[in-house]
Amino acid sequence: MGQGMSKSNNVYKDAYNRCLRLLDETRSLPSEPELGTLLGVSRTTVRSILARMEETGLIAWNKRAKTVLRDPRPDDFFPEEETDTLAEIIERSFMRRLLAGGAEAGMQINELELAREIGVGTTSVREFLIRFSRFGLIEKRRNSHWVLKGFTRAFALELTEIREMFELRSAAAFAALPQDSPVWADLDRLEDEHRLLAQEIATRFNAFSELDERFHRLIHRASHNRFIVDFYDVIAMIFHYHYQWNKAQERERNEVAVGEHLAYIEALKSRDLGKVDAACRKHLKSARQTLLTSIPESRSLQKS
Amino acid sequence: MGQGMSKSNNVYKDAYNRCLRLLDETRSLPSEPELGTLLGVSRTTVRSILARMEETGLIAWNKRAKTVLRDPRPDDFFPEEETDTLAEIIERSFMRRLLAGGAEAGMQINELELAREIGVGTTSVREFLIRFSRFGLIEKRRNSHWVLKGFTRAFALELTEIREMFELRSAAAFAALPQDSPVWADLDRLEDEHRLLAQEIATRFNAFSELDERFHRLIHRASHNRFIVDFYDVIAMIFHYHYQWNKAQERERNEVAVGEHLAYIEALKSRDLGKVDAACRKHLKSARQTLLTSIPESRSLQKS
DNA sequence: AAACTGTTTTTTCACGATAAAAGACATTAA
DNA sequence: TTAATGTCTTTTATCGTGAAAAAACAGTTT
Repeated sequence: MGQGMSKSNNVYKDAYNRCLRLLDETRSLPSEPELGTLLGVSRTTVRSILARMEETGLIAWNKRAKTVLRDPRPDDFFPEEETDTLAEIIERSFMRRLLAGGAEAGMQINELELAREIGVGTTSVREFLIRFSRFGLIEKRRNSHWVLKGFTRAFALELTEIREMFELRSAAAFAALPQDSPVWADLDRLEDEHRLLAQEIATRFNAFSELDERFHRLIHRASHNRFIVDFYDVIAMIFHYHYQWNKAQERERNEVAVGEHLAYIEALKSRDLGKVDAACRKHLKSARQTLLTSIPESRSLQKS
Repeated sequence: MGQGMSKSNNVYKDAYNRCLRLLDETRSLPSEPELGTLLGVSRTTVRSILARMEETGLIAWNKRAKTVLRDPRPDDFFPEEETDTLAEIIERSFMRRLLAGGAEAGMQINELELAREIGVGTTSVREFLIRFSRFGLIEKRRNSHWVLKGFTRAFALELTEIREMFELRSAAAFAALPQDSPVWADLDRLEDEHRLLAQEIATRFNAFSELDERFHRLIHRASHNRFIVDFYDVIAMIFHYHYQWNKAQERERNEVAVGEHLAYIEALKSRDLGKVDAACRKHLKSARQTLLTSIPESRSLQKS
């Protein structure tokens, strides 16, 4: 299956699914260009979607007249796994291998083997590795193989060192933003979400991960520095897999973190640089601790 | 020319040229594996080199007996331009376009067009752009084109902001290194080179660029942080092209910089953190100024 | 037995080709 | 005359392929 296939139509399938949800909500469909903007795809893809919706009897379609004929059913949707980007598929496979033990630092990475194992072309794997290399976990030997540097204690320390430097600076920049900046409204909204989550922490603690990312990205953006903003991708990636992998005391950890975020938000709103610095430091310290304790000892003994 | 070619043998040609120089110096050749390590290539390539040297009458070769028959002549060497990596070729072409005006921020980059213009495959261009994207000058639109963000004043400011943060920290770490660390010897050697250059600045001012990079990399390495060390690639790239492009008052600028470096080295050797901080700040400030003045006004008006 | 040379296998690098998706142009409806 | 639809062209994403280069294996020489 999937062999010899030049390119999967996951963009279409994903947009189709999202379009179904839209249909379910609004009971109508706008013009083709508008729908394209809404779904973030070209009109070419929009027309493929509409064509299929007509075929499956969801809508009647004649030029600009689009009539909804019936509600979308669960089986109208494409399976979730068919909507993933190749890059996502490769990343998942790669990270699974990397975290599922046996991935010792210094080990060499074989493009061809990876490609065969995942069932994709070598080009895609190469491109993935190049993109991934900026995370500092792998390194290329000139016209030869890639080397795994390992998810070690050293890595975590280096990562958090930069993170702390960047976030302290961003937080200070944030606090210095004028009162009429739209970020204060964003912050208020995030504060509400944090309070809500704090109340329902017992059942919704796993919603924290996503909130965490949005909160920190908002702060980093205040730096107005592309290198700082981009660096959050590294942190986000590591934390994304960290959250999936280290489930020990997740509820407690997240509860503490929500509290720290609220104090941090309070400090930002006070616009008192001393308070901001203290709150930021405190939160980052416990975030680092959490990350460090999740690194198995066997992995932390290796040389960088 | 070069059309339909699967892969150029630039590794072989470059190693061949270097091997000729070696032959010229040492008048003899070691064993195949040793030669491989020396040239940084595999034995397969070494054997191709030896085979050609035999063919062109440079050596007699029978198993481990390699006898030098004559001196290498200029026409034995492969032309310089045939020894470049594809990545280097693409980078040069791309940067020429980028710096040779007409490259307005917001402009879109077309992989196919670039590939055709340079005369290479699209894959190589794609891979180059992915690698290049970490420099913060271009950005990808999801399943669409790349966008040029432009070599603007904002870019220079963001770059130098991070550079200053990283280098101040690295310099402090450097000064705190134990007396028996090998870096102090490296620093002494660099100091000597700086003094030498200071004396001959009138004629050798263009040798500064390379010395500058080695000096700053030494300092950054003291951070023991891969993200800081890797970030120097961004700086090095920008300065590399900056030096090629902005020749105004090059001699004066470099003379000042050499002086600042010497003061900076002095401060490091004093191991007085206050002095280190001051000397580092001073140098970085003038480096930033140099970079900023080299950005044409027309480019600095654009929004980031 | 250690280090070399000879030979074979595997991997990386780069290309052209092709389907998916985007984008441009021409036409038509409001 | 603006904004949509219908059609055609270009570009991106991905693969298989083949040469260059690396790496592994086997046999020799010292």
